Amino acid sequence: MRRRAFPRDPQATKERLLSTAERLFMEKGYDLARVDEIAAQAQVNKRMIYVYFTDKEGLYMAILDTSFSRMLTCLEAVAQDHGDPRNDAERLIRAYFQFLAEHPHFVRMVVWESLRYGRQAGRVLARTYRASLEKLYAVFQRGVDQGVLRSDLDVRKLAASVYGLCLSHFSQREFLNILSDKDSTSSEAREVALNHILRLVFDGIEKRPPSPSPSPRVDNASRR
Amino acid sequence: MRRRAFPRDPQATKERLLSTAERLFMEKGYDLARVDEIAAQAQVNKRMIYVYFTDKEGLYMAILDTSFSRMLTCLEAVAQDHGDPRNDAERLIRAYFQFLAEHPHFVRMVVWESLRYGRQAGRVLARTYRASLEKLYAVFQRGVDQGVLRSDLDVRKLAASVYGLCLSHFSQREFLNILSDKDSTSSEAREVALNHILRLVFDGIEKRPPSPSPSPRVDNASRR
Amino acid sequence: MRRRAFPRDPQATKERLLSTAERLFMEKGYDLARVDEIAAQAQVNKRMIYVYFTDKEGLYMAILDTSFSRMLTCLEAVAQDHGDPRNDAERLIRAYFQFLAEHPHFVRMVVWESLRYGRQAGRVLARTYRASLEKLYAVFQRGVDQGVLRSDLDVRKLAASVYGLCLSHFSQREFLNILSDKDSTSSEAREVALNHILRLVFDGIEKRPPSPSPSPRVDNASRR
Amino acid sequence: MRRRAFPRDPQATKERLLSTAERLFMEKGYDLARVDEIAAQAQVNKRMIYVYFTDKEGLYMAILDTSFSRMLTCLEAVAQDHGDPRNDAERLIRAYFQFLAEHPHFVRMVVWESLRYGRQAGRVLARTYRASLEKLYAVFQRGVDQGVLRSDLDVRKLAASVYGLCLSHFSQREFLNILSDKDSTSSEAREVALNHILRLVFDGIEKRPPSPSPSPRVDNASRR
DNA sequence: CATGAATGAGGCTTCATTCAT
DNA sequence: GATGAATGAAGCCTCATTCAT
Repeated sequence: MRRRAFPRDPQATKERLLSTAERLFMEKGYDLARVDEIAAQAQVNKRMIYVYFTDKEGLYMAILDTSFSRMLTCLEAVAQDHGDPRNDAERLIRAYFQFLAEHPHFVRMVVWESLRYGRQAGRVLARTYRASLEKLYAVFQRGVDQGVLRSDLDVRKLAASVYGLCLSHFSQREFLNILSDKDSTSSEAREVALNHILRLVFDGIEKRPPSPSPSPRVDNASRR
Repeated sequence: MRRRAFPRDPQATKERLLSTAERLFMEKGYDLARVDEIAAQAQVNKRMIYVYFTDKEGLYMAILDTSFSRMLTCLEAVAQDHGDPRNDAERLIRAYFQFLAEHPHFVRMVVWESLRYGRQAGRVLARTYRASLEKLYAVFQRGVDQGVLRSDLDVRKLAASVYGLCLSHFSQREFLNILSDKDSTSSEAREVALNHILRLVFDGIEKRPPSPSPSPRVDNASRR
Repeated sequence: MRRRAFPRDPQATKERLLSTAERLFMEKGYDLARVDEIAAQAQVNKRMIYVYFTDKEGLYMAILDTSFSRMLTCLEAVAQDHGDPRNDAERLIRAYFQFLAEHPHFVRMVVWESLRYGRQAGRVLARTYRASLEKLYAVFQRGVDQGVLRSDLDVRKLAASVYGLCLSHFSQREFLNILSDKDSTSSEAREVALNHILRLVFDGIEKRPPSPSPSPRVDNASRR
Repeated sequence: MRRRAFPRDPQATKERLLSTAERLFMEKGYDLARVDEIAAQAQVNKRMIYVYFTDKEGLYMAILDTSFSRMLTCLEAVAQDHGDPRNDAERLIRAYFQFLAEHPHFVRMVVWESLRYGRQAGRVLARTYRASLEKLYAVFQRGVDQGVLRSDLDVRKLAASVYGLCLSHFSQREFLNILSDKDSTSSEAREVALNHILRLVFDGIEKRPPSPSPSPRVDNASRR
């Protein structure tokens, strides 16, 4: 006759389930995460999962939903027009990189979902977040429209490239570590990597004047 | 009393197992691929898997091994010095992109493995292919050494970026399709995407002649 | 904070539970009927079932009780002596057939219970309704006693036969439909069926005048 | 490390499963029969049920199939034309009654299935046994055609009545016992019951010579 | 009187692997 | 070398019932 570990509080129960499930789903993937383990670690009776979320998939979908929501809320907040498209774009990329750095579960979620062909994430995204995404594209588009970015730039392709560059920095980290013998987890290493990416991206996409003269951007090398 | 589907031929049996297993492992992932299904589709008795490969993991490792081997053999072939480092680098990137396009199983394998923290792939890679990878870095390094690529370029970071850009183009395809409503499977679309990537990369990494006019990006110095 | 769907009214609550439970118990059987579903459909809190009926079985027994009661009340009403035993008997059979036609739940209840060896129905029947049943037998017995029905007739066997003939017409309907490709649900079809049964029964049990011509059925006596 | 209880013999394993499953399915019904219990009592590993029969339902269907097959084989054997339609019909009814007496599992199966609206039995019957059934009807039809049975007789309705009379004698036995305080299990009691049924049936369906004397059944005209 | 959160036992099914031939 | 029958652990889900308010 075990005592109840927590007082009756459906909201708290739900949240314990959600956070535990997020951890385990993102760690092991949908199929390998165990309902029993989620319930046990959340210290919630297994049955409640079915009461609150219908089934394993319902719990998973709830997590996908809040995951995307968190990310897009975060990005929308910095996707506004501050007058300087160049800086706006950089701010957006930095924010995305930063978000991934701080939310490794999100990174893994995206990758798991990509392997399942976005079967479940697709439903959530298409249903709810299409509009948000457009706002992100707009940031780059303003740069093109205002002549700051290359006029022949395809902003969707650019978004895809930035998406892939940042994502793979985190998702492929262990792999890249194997290749480079270095650990990229420290925040300094991370800042270096971000600057590498920004340099790569901007020096590629910025519209440059035909440069006959020696560029002063030499000292950009000193940007950390 | 059914007849044997195939005559006794250990080598052929092994290869049927390997190719079937590759397909199923890469499609469903290590854990969701079923030993029964592999044996059935390969038309091989299940027991043979244990005879030839010890267990499920042994079969998987064998596939990882040949997968990496195939890729590196392919890249090493184009990683030679043809005299023009710029072109050599482009050729290498093109070859990698091309390889991924032609080997979707490989793409998925890399992504599956990254989610398992390279636990198994790491062993294979570190053991056998470290040397090969060095040859690939060398291509970029020659560009730097000969003054064709930016002198401040970290070729390992560059390799990581190219790796991520190309890989995510394929691995995140379904996801990106959801976002962009377009299908990027056609070979034309693929060529466009590759050119987008190459332009991004080279216009970022090529050393440009010093520009005489004061760059408008002076205040970029204020970027943090 | 949802409002109560119904005002506090124990009697009404009880009756909603009973009628809902009857429907579900008889449709799905005792074991497959779900306490949750009963409560939900009755719009009653699950807990109330335990308050009013102790447990699932208590609710079930309550329903058995009212089911039998309804039937016997109905039959007793027509089981009286109207002076013509032949017609009294027919009236009783018609009433039984009619009752079954109008109470499909009752039909299923009897069949479910027979499969459980009358474990629960037996208790209810033996306890309360033995007396009522005797009144029904009496109807046939009057026919025998007054020389209208065969003197060698065992009225209990007759009752069993009538019981089985009528019951199986309804309980085996779907099965018989499969066999005969016809639907027997219409009220015309039902009347035809009833007349078929009555003809079968009466032309079998009525005492006939000694037929002057030698009956060919004499040697039926040799039937073992 | 328990030793195998039986030598490797797939056929025997299958049959142990089938006979055990028949017993438990018919005793408890499809839904309440437990796969674990079937496997345990058959001393077969649970997994084999899925190997041989796909799933619980597959096992059940296999049993339905053999059950019907057994019965129809038995009846077809006696459903032949021996020259005397009256005796042929009686022989058929006796055989059916006898079969039910000897196969209580079959009786319960039919009743379980009728409660499930013949959902599964219907599939088996319609698929395989329609033709057999026609042969049984033919027995009665010969009686009608040769003027031995009432010319206005609907042989399908007759079959239904006989089916119900015999079946309910067994299926409702416990119920009828409650009502009559007697046990009808002994073979003598069974013979008496069968004769009761035969008498009921034949004295109702046999075509009788027009009785010249004023029939007391005149007022039967009032039967509608 | 009424609510709804919580429980633990148990049901069907699936899997990688080994045994006996 | 090759076969396919057999195994036991474990996964997801469901149920009647009780607890705390």
